Amino acid sequence: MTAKGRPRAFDRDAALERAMQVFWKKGYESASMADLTAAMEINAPSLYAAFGSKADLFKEAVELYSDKVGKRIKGSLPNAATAKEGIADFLMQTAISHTSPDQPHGCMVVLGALHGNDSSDTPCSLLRERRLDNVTLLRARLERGVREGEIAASVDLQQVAEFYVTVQHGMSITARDGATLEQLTKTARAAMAAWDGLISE
Amino acid sequence: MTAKGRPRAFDRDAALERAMQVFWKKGYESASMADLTAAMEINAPSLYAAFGSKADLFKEAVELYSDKVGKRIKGSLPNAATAKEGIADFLMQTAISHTSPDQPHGCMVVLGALHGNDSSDTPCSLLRERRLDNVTLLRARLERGVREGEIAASVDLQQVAEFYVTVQHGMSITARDGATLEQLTKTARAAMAAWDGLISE
DNA sequence: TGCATTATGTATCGATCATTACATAAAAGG
DNA sequence: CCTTTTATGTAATGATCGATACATAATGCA
Repeated sequence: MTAKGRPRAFDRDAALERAMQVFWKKGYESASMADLTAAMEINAPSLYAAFGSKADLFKEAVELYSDKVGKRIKGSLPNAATAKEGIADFLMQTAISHTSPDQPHGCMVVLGALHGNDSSDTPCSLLRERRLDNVTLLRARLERGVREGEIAASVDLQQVAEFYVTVQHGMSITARDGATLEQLTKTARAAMAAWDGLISE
Repeated sequence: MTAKGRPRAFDRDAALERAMQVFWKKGYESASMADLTAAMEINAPSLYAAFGSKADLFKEAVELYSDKVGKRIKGSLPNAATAKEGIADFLMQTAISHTSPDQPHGCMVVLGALHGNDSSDTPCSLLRERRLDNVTLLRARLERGVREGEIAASVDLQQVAEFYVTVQHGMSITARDGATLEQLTKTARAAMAAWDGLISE
């Protein structure tokens, strides 16, 4: 079944990619409709017809970001042989992504919308939930480490997960402030220096 | 010499304090003039006459924040007997401040203006410089630790300073996401677990 | 060839943004 | 008293915000 009416004259995926870049660089609130339509090379009515609203577009942009950028970072966790190696690579991939020269520095999920109101279904709460999901993701990898004998059952896994996610959050700010890959790599390694102390409790 | 014209009908310091609270909670861009004048209980012309502009008011609010909130945190560094204790208290005071129930969670300098343009003399660059100053501050305390024999001269002090500042940055995000004092305290202790590994290089 | 449907471009909507004109009010100095 | 100076409240400025009305263009289907 083909479309009934006049066909869309632009590539929806490419336009969404452009929009993600704008939101990533400027954040939800600072990214104006004028910024978005200019980058997407479409007019406002086309944007609304294809994506619904600015907030809806942002939601799709965040999903694209998770699929495209976040997946490489989060993939470190299940792929590594140990939880320690997984988290080390998790931070290392974060350092690489956050200083990539062809991308805005820092994480879109961390920096994208910090000051929206606290109601649900806002860009702010959407990102907050994504960040909290990351804690759960790290914790799950740590739990696997416990099951596989790498980590003692007495260790406070929530604390460890929150620590490393907090480091990752901080890397977004530091990256925006101009840190290089070398600097963030050292920070990632510094965080891993705490590992032995954290799992020997 | 007293004032010549009609005296100001409001307390400038109290109004600035209110403005700081608004900027702290909402950030520079999300804090509208309507928000500010409502909280300060003055009209826009009074605000402009007393503070110049929204950006100037923000600058003064940041200075007030540094003097009032930041001073307690940064004071940890020179007061402690060792660099290790100083940084540990630095993170601990950060955890306390960032979860204080009568304050917005997280740091105004970290969260206050992330997405302004990169030109100079903007709220965004103003805060970035403040954050970079914090790295210098930690590094200076570490250098003192070297002079006093606490830390070997071969240690990469810049790396250590950047790591702990990055953790502090992350604590602002985590605090905004709802972390408790207990959680942030654990994160601060976790960061200190890396200390021995960092200064034995 | 019409008809229904969807997309596009232009032009604009009311709301809100930071900022300010303007008339008035309250003080000091003459 | 009068003048000068500064502050205040009201109301408005042009600019920009996100979102749309509307006429037109391009498709599938009858």
